[in-house]
Amino acid sequence: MSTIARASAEPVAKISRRVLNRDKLEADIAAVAVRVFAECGYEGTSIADVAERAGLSKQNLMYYYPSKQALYQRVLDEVLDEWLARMESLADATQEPADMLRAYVQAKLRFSREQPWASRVYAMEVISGAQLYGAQIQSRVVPLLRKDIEVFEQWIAAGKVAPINATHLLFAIWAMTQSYADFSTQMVLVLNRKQLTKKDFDDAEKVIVNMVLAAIQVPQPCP
Amino acid sequence: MSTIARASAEPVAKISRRVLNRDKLEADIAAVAVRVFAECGYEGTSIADVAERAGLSKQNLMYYYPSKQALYQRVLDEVLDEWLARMESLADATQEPADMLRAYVQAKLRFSREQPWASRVYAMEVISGAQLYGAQIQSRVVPLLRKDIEVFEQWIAAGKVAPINATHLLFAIWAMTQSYADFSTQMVLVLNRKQLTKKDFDDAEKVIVNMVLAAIQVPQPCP
DNA sequence: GTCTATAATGGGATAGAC
DNA sequence: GTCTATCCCATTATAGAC
Repeated sequence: MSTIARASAEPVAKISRRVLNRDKLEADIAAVAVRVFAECGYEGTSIADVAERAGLSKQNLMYYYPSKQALYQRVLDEVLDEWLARMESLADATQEPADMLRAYVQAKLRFSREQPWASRVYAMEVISGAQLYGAQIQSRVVPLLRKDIEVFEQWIAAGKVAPINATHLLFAIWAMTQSYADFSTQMVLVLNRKQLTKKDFDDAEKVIVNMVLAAIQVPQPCP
Repeated sequence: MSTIARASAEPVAKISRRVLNRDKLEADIAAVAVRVFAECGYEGTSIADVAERAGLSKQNLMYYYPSKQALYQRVLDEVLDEWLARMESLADATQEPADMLRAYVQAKLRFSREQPWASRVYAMEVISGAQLYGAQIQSRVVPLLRKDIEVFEQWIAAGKVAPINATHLLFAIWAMTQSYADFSTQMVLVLNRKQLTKKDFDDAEKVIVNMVLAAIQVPQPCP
């Protein structure tokens, strides 16, 4: 009887605690995995390697993620969540275009600085054809990008910015900002540093914002 | 005696013909391999897959390339040769900055359009830390990039262009132009096409050149 | 130079004890 | 949930006949 009483005494608390632990452990594993996937690519990553770096056995990792693909999907999901969270900037069209674009560039650069591995995993997936994640990109990324483009085109229609190709301008912004995560290895070699500094990102921000704002200026009428 | 005479009769011609064939075959294999490496990554690429697409057996391929790494190195070498050939643009400082920068952007965009796989293989190598090719990048790419930066800084010193950070401006140009190869998968989804068209690249060129020239404050001709 | 055969390795995944 | 043991398969690479 006492055993039964014990068993039913705090099951909810136990389960929820266990669930919490599991969630935390899964998150920890994913946090390790994103770095390994970024460094080694999908095929180049072995789950044994991820497990070792996360401090558990390969078989134990596979208890939490039944397959390598499942782990990769989880990593990409988290990457995409983080990425999309920072791209909502253009969505509300109350502020001035210049301010919003500046904030947009800043947000994307901050993502490159704070989550370089996330950016790299996403980049490699896209570069190699998004064979595994194309559908998710189609359903979650593309609509947001289209929305940003639409906002920009409304600014053009309202005469707030110069009439340039909004789609390609946004392609340019994404490319410039992402490259500070994806190609930092090369930048570091050119700049002769160990790694990119805060100042490098500040310099980058100035140049990129300068380019974007210069491009959207309504041209002076020709004499 | 006659056998010896036969053996030394036309060895040079035979050898050179054989060498030519071998060179062509090796080049063909490398041309196939660059696409597979771009799609699958280094680890994701099997030499059996490359061999099949090149129309020979796996073992036969390994007669020409003794190891997978050797094939990969060869591919990266060719990629780099092609890439560097198009980046000399800024080297001679005779023309006007605006004209040279326009030509520079055009050349890089053309590379993205004509050799997307080369660009992607290089990108993936850099993104994953250039663990295999870092030394080559250091010795062959970085000096050229530094030279371009130097040319730009001379323009600034001569008052020909606005005083902006030349290094980051060139980072921006490389990022924008390369992205039309590396991230074309995503662009295609946004643009709702099967693949990027010549017009897309023309539009890209206009926007990028516009941004760069606006940033360096070179007055643009009135229409 | 091209083939068959085969080593040798590594990694993903499963089974079952505890 | 964690461990040991194991299976199975793909892949790189080599050996040797022709």
